[in-house]
Amino acid sequence: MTHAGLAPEWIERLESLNTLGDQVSSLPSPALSRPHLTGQLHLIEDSEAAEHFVQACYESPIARIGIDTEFRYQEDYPLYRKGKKEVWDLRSIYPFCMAFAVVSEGSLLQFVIDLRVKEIRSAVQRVLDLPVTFLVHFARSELSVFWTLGLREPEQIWDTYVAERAQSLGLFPVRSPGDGADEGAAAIRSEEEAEWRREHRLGLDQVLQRYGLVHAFAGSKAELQRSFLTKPFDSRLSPLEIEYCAADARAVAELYPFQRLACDQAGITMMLDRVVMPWTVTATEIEWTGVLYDRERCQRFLENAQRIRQQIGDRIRQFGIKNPGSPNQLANFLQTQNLDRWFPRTSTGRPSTTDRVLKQYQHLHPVIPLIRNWRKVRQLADDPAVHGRLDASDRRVHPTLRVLGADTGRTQSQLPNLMGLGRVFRPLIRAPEGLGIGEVDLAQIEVGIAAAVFRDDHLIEDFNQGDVYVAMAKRIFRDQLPPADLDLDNQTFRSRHAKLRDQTKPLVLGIIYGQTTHGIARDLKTSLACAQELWDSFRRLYPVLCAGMEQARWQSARRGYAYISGLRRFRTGTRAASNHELRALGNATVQGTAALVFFEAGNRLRRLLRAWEARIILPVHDALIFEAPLDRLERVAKLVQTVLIQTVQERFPDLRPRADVNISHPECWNDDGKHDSLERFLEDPLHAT
DNA sequence: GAAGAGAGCGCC
DNA sequence: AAAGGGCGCTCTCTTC
Repeated sequence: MTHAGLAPEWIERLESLNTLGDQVSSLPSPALSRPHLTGQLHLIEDSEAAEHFVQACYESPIARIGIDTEFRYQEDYPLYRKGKKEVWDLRSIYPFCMAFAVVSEGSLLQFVIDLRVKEIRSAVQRVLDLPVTFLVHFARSELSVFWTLGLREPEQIWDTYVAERAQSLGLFPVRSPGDGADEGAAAIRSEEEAEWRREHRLGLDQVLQRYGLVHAFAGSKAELQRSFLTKPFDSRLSPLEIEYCAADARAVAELYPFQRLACDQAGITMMLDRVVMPWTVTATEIEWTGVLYDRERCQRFLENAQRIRQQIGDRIRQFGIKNPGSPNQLANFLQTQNLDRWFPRTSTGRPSTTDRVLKQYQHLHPVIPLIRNWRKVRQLADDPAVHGRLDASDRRVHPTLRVLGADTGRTQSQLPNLMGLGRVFRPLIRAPEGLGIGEVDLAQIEVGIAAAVFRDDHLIEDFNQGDVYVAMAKRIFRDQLPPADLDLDNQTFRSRHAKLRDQTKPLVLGIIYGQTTHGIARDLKTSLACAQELWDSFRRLYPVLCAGMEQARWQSARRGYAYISGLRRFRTGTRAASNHELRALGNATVQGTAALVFFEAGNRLRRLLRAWEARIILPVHDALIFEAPLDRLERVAKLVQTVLIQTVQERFPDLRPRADVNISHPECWNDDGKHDSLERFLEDPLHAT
């Protein structure tokens, strides 16, 4: 070898140069005639045609490019199906074709590329590398196809699905509070309607219809899409299939200017461009990465949980309760034993048996603690992810991250809902060989955001102390504390006055979310008078915040939407807002703004982590979980911490946020270093949680 | 037998 | 009359 003595990466580089040589030519080829290209659909199946495609794209002035892909999965069936919910193997995508609708000076160039022809993929890459806006409807499909083929995604992507969702935040609530009494049948009907519209209104055909545009395959869209799922791998693309693919690409390209105008009118374009669209790519990359479940641990857990459940269940049945999971049977039991006198009632009138209630009254009867235990153990019994049914072909689990899933703008996780995985169960997720899992979370960020958004200097000051609840407790309980203790550092104060500090937390969160004194009294287990006193002192200490939030709720109600930085959460009508709605509007500003800052940090880290061969595996509202090579874990954690803090400070320069790093047991995901929480849970389910 | 409502519990 | 916001998911129970 002539490369002797060279570093391996140089040898690799030289060799790749050699193979590139014949592709690189600096001589201009004859210019293409654009009029000749427009008005017809070009199917690209060989290298020569691909070169024409590239040339046309590079020599035309481009306004934007709409794209769409058609693909199927290696298997004919999903990994998992339950009711309407399906999970397909994200890592077994088999792409058929990709359509490009290139808008150039009012004319349209249309190409459909057969992606099964390997030699023309580099041509696709060159077009994707163009610094123009690419339009897609529901970017997950296109991004997954790019990454399956080893292609880089375009730099500028606008997802028409996400843009449409951004315009409807708040309009189709997932849960509406049970105040149906004053609305009657109309409310029920509109609720059903809302449900249906929430499900379907974001489909491309529905969206186009709302903008007065027509989709060429309006009626048969779903059917055609479905047909690709079982299309034989090597079969030719039919003219209909080619037309259909091109029609979707054309549709998003046509939709874009109208949709963008609508976003402008809603005042959300800037935030979409700057944060939400990049976050869509980031979230999709996180999905693509997925997480690794520890199969042995899952197995051990399921076996033990099953056994423990059986044992507790048997003891419960001795008291005459046949099904320990039945709230009805438990309520009946309590009623026949005359134990339910003090119990709060559910909306159906029977005694409520939530864990909080059961905990309060567990001394009344020995069956109550047993029930509590049984419920705890039941938790993950039928989780498809724990059973291994969601493992994709890369042996990892890829949750669905729904960007703007919540009406506040938050991202939601589905199948599995990894963000909602119980803290004690987190060690079910492990790091692959050679890598470690780390977590960095922004401490108490919503309090800081509330302080900054409403510009309450006192709260900002307290937040900047490092532990806002300690700083607050020192103020609220000033009269009860020895003067010297007011100077204690956070850690010491926290351990010495744990009770005061822990009282402050639900108090401030409650107040920010609009809790009443009744609720505070219930949560803190104090008298109403005492809660009122706490509430008053909070109001005296942070008058700017309290007044600001109060005003913002009313202004939002009158205006028709709450601001979420540059996004908006809309109201459904103009009638007087209920208390619940007022609270939701106020909350959206804080929760959503925190989410957007967090997205920005995630976007930066997506790129920054690449150099460290690290990657985000999960966002949890204010925490990022990542995998990194073990020998770099500490430095990567530091980077994540720095970026999270910096991003918050760029948006809110007055804040000095804190970000906590957890890398003490990188072999698995865990809550604050508790790597053996699962084993402890099995030993004593009630006390481990 | 499927589908939906309600309750309950998990997360932030 | 209840009494803090945002969610996903599973189970029970009821209904068609």
